[in-house]
Amino acid sequence: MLEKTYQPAEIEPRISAGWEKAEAFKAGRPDRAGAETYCIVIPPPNVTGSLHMGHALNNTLQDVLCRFERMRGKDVLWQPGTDHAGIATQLVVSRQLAEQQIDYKALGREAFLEKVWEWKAQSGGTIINQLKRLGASCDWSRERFTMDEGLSKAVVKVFVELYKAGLIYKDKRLVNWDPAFQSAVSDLEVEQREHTGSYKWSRGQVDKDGDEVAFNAGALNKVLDRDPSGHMYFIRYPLAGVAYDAANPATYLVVGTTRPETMLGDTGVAIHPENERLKHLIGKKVFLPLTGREIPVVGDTYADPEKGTGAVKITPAHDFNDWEVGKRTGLEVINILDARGALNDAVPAAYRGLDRFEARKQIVADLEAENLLERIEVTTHAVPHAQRGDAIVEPWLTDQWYVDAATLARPALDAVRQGKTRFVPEKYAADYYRWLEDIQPWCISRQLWWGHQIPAWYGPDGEVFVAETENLALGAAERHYDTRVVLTRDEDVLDTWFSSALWPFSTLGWPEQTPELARFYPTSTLVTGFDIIFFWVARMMMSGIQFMQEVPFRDVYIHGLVRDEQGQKMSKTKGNVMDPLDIIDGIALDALVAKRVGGLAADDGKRVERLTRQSYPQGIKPYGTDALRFTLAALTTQGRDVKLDIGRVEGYRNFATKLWNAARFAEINECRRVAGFDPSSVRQAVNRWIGGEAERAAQAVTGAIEAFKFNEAAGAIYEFVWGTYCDWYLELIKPILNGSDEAAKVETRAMAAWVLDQILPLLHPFMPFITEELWAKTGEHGEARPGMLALAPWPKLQGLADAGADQEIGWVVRLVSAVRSVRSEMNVPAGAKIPLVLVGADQALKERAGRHTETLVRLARLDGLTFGAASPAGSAQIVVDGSTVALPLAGIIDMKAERARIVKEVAKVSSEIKKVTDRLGNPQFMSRAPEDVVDELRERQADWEARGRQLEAALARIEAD
RNA sequence: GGGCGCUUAGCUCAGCGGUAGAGCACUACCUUGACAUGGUAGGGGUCACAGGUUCGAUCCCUGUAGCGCCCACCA
Repeated sequence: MLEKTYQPAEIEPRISAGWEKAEAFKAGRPDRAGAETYCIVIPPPNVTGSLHMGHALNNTLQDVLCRFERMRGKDVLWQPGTDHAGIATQLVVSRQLAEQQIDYKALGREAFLEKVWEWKAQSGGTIINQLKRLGASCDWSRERFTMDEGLSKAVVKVFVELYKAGLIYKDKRLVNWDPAFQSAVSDLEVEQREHTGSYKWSRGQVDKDGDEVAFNAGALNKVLDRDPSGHMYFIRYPLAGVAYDAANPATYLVVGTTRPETMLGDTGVAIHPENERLKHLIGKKVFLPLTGREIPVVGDTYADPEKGTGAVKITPAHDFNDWEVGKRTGLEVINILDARGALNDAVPAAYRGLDRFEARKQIVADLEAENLLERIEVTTHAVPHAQRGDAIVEPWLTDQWYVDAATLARPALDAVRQGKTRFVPEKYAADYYRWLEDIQPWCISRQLWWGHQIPAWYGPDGEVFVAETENLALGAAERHYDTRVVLTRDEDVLDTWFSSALWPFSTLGWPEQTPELARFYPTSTLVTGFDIIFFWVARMMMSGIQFMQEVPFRDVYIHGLVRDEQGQKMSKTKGNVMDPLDIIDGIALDALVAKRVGGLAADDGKRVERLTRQSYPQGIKPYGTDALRFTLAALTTQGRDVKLDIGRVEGYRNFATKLWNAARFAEINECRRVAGFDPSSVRQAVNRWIGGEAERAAQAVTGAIEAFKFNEAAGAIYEFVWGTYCDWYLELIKPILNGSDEAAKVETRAMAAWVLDQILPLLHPFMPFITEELWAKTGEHGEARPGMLALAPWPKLQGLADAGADQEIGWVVRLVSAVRSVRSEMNVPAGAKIPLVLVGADQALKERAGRHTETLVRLARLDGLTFGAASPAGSAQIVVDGSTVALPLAGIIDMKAERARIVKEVAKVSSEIKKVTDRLGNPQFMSRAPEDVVDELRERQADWEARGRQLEAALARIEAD
């Protein structure tokens, strides 16, 4: 017996355990030995904590696909695992240590890594458990981690092979340097943020006494403290060999910069060769203030005569553009920063050791003191920040390892152009092309501890030996030096994405040639967010093609971001992060507030608390996993973000309850599965009708999932379950189930059970728990079913549609609805039973009515159904399918109101007739519109006109009294 | 600066060259033997704006406004 109410909290753990015990999701089950394969590799969550709503969406969609394909009989592998997430994880653990007053650097590399592994065990475990709670049908026996032994082997092999092929190399060039981590980061990990300053100063301005406004270093320092960016400083560089005269612009050259401190590293000034105003200076030298150096003025087209002063200071060591100019014009490169972003020994003693922003203030003050600062303007410019950790990033000259991405990108581009891999929605292919077509060398070395250490060793003279093991490197070194030497390993680790790029084949066992690799590569679908198309998707394409000679996946389904109910991106600092488990399990308001406010600054905390109390005055009720999953799927439309609306979750929880009660109804009425039951054999119109409806629903759901239209699939099954099965079918069969026609009863019970048996698998990809539970409890004779729904076949319905049954049941539905509508409008008490007369019914209609009398009586609350030649006096009259139905309500209803009701309807019908007739009378329309549109319009015209005649007659009947 | 997307009911969103939809919220009635986490009926939209194409535009095209995202860059 089913419990009276649906309790997700009770069901879900039990169902989960059942799946696990049966190893239901293990790939390569014996019963599918010859089956087509279907494989998804999970985007491995970072081991930085726990899963958020984005993961819930991502994994729900993957699970819908996997469960769907598994039920369709494919041999499904959903490969699970987690990512070590170098910078992010190192950051988390070092912060935790800092909270315990431990400096991770003092701990040393090995001890620190031990701590990180401890954290990984904890966080990784949490994540896997959360995935299981979401119902993810991964093959848990195959869980992988990017730093597993096998995956690390793959990383080393790829590195060595690319190195040997000349596609990985070490280079000294400018990188984006994070002075906080003291590590290089890739272009993609740098975020440009707009800064606008507020300070303006000009030497030329005079005050009311006619004196020059004094430069106030103290005031400027204050502004710079608060406002480090967003100013353009114009500096005078005196011409060499000419006495500087502030009053004579011919004695100096003005350059503008937003970063005055970099002037200490200037090695030239550039002017456009065709700059009429300034080109005469090319080839001359200028005096670089504060340094005692003289630097050349060079000609280069980079210096746009229209921008700034037309003359550009060139700092090759600290600006990507200047680096290029320096290379072209042969300028010296002077690195003035150390790894922490402080000035190094290359600058005058006064500035050594100063942080870059301190130095800026000092230099601006010193320039002003020498009368070389012309003015300061407010400007808006982009300042590069590290995506992780937020530090302002510096272009810095270092030795790093690079991948020749441009070479690898070519076949990756071709693969998508040739359709070997397809993006859904298609528009994302454009982003992919755009990025890969202009791809820069990929900096893969990171000065961190957590990650795959680079397999490169250095000899005493710095000679590099790249090899898969230290022994191999030693061997190579010995051959090189002709003697044994001591080698030192490169301390750096690889960019996290280097190992993620191998995920589709490294998790399948590569470099070993495993059976899984042969069977499941290339994988079928990749489901991920647009934010990592460059980071991950493109790189998997490159490495997959390079090492497997085949694209890693056929389809890439790109979904949007999950936003909060206001449409804001969820972030910890905004305090609007929604934990999927809070929706599943529910959470009290105070606990929710505490969770969101935790770790925020006092001001932010107060704001977040207020907003949270406003948005969730009742806290969050427990809705269960199925409701959350269904919501996410139903809100996922292609190419759009998901704004999570708790009201939708509640609505879909109610939907689960509805289904539960429908199953209870079936159980109570002894609607049990019948072995070998053939749905096309049923005789009752209502049963033939629901068979056709089930077929249409199954086709809609199947087609929508195949097309990655998750919202349509969810909508189709929702509508069928609630709108068709519960609202109509179950109501329509009640008279049969309570009646005396035993044959009809037997058939209907079997059919009701059969339809439920189609609903459960169709809904299972979206709501796996409740459907699995109901499946188990609805076996033949009410016994437990042996097999699992997760492994049951997907409904394949054909040939059940029956136009006659559709028409007949359609008439019943329309008649009932019309009667209910009139009753409500005429204020007939809900409990009152009223008579119904079919006016002028022909034999066919009489027979049809006869077949459904009990149903009509029950659903329309009638006290009888009779036939007549005309409407009785005092009737409310309605028109259904072209014939008049009278409800004799003399004394109950107000005939004036009834008359008004019909007049209103006549007006409506007339206007419709006019619209249709006008169009049919338009020769342009008639000659140019397609035939089927015209036919359909004619049919509509006939229907409206018939309806109009009936209504006129009804009106006449009223007037007659 | 370049590119992409969005604007439809009070809210969150579907949809679509041929009769504007859902969920929630709202109104009225209903504890009717599956379900009040429910039932029945209903109100509510000049589909952002302006042009154009078309027999016909909410849908296609162009432009405008507002919002959002991505990329590049401003010495």
